[in-house]
Amino acid sequence: MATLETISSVDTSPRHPIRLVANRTGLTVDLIRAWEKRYHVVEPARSDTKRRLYSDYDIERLRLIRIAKQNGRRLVDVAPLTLEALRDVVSEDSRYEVSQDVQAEIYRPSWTSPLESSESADDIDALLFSVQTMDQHRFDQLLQEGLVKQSLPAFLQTVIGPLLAEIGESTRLGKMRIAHEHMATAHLRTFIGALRFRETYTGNEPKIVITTPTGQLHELGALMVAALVSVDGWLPVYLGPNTPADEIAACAMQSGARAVSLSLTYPADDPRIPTELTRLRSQLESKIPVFVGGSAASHHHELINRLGLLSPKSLDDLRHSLNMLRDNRFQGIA
Amino acid sequence: MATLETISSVDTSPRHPIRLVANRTGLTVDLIRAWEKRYHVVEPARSDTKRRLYSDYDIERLRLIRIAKQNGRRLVDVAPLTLEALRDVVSEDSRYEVSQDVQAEIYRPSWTSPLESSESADDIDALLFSVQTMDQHRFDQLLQEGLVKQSLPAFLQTVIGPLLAEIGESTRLGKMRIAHEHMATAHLRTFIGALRFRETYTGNEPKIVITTPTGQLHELGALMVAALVSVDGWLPVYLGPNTPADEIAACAMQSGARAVSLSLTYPADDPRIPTELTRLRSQLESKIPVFVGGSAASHHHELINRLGLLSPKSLDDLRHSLNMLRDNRFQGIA
DNA sequence: TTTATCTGGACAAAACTAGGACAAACTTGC
DNA sequence: GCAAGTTTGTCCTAGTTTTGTCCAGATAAA
Repeated sequence: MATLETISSVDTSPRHPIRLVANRTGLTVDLIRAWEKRYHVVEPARSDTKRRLYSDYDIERLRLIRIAKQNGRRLVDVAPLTLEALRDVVSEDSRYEVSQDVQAEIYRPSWTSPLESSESADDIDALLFSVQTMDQHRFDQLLQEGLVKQSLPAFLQTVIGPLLAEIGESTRLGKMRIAHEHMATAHLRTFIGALRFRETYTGNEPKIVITTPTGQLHELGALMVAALVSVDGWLPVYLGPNTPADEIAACAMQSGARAVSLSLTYPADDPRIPTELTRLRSQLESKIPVFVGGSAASHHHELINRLGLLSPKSLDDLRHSLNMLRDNRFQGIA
Repeated sequence: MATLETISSVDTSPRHPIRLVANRTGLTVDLIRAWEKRYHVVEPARSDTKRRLYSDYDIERLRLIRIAKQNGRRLVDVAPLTLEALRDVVSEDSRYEVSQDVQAEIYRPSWTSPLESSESADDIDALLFSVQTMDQHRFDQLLQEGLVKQSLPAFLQTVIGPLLAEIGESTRLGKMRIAHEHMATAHLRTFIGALRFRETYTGNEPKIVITTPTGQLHELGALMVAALVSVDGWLPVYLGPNTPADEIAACAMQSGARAVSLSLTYPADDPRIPTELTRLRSQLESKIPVFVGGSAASHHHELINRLGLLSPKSLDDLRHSLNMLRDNRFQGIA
């Protein structure tokens, strides 16, 4: 099997510094050292000034160990395993555990009130039913109809947001299949994406860069924001999910954007978030405000304040701030 | 490919003053000199009065070194590298940096001929240019126009496929920014997704489940297939990327699908692929054919044959097989 | 004259290292 | 079901290396 051969022959020459290892594995620098100290998980070579130098082999082991841990394995048990044994363990787990990592999108908007009006609740029930029966056509139809009944912002806030939360919760509890969730997510991606084209384009709109930072793979929150702000006369520069901070900054500069909006959802405690937010703020002109929303934004409350980022309480709050900014009446943070 | 050539064939004639270099690279003047002093990162030519004169080559190297540093590389390690080596390092990092789960979509369709007709090549150039200038509106406009000029299948095969390959390659080589790639991917996701709604729906169409298996996060290939088959009277049950085998099987059963189509692109050698494909085949009724496409399908040639899966050579091949299947003239594998 | 760049060196911030402390989460034994 | 022990992630201190910034005095360009 040619494919497997290429995998197992991993470079063992030491060359990567610890920071890069942290970036690639998603572990923190501290944690990598702690694992080495306690269980000799990896014993990297050293430079002539005692800096650790890791090989590709080491990185791959760490990556697998992290996954094994996420699957519920104990560090003591997996630490001594060879790369091959680790692969076996991980692939066996992933069979049962449904690799909880990147599943479909589970978006719980921080700004959605848990109590929907009963009218919207009916709509949501109907949508959920069409998902469970895999009736795609009905699902799309209900979305279209729902949009006619109320304004786009209201629709996003009272229907789409709660719907996503409900689907996520149902899947987590096993009431709904992952396949259903995937189908719904894919259709919503298409549906919300298409909303942006409804707006007229004059070329004079102020621009706003919208994306999620590195490690955040769920894009529906960001896409909702993109659809929303285009209603108020902004031109979203939408970059999809998982964009490194320097790229966001570079993009904002090149496009001449007036603002940046990020969405944080899952994983809420990704160690890359502080680094990325800090880097973004430092590379961006200070007059460009950065909005941080999504269910995980509250996890980083302190950081957000310290960096002078803005964390709108609701979609309306965000719209209000952007309207002020557009009309040059924006005062920045309080 | 006028736009890209100018960027890729890097000029080595010394002419830029240090200030300009600083502006272009985002480094400070002091830092550029410090790097030269300590690690001979670049050794610019001098004017007759000892002023530093940098070439485009130097600027490009500095830009890449800055990125490499942000990825966690040490200056000592990257300082002596050539431009080409640097590009490799940077692209390798940005590929793995985000742990297993990748940045934007790099899709290289296995079924796209490398030689496009010159007419399509112009279209692709125009599209690439609009990406690099971040002109979203123009990008969307060009996509719409391109679709009018030819049939959807032809458009996907001669324009979208090569465009994606070109964007992926340019980003890998550092000719294009990740932000550009992200923007293009996000817009294409929206554009291709919206294509499916153009078709009429009678409720009698045979269904086909379309997705990517666990670990495959790039969905554009699968989405292209979904758009394509809807032209021929199939109803795609589109599940987005990263669906576990059990879920695919369950979905095929619940929806009563007549076929399943998977797209494999990146990573090509994911160890989960053999497991997932085997499980899928065993859980699915044997009369339901499984098509496996995408650039990474060839990596699993042997496995695909052994399991009795189908690997169409081209998009036309896939369409042909599906037409046969729809009309009950399908013979299975040869 | 004013502004930009040069050299060399000083200094400070950031990142890394080693060792250890601590608390939360999880196990084990009763 | 509770207490004692273990595991594990995070944080702290103090010393070293690496890296970014700043300064002074000199020269060149605008």
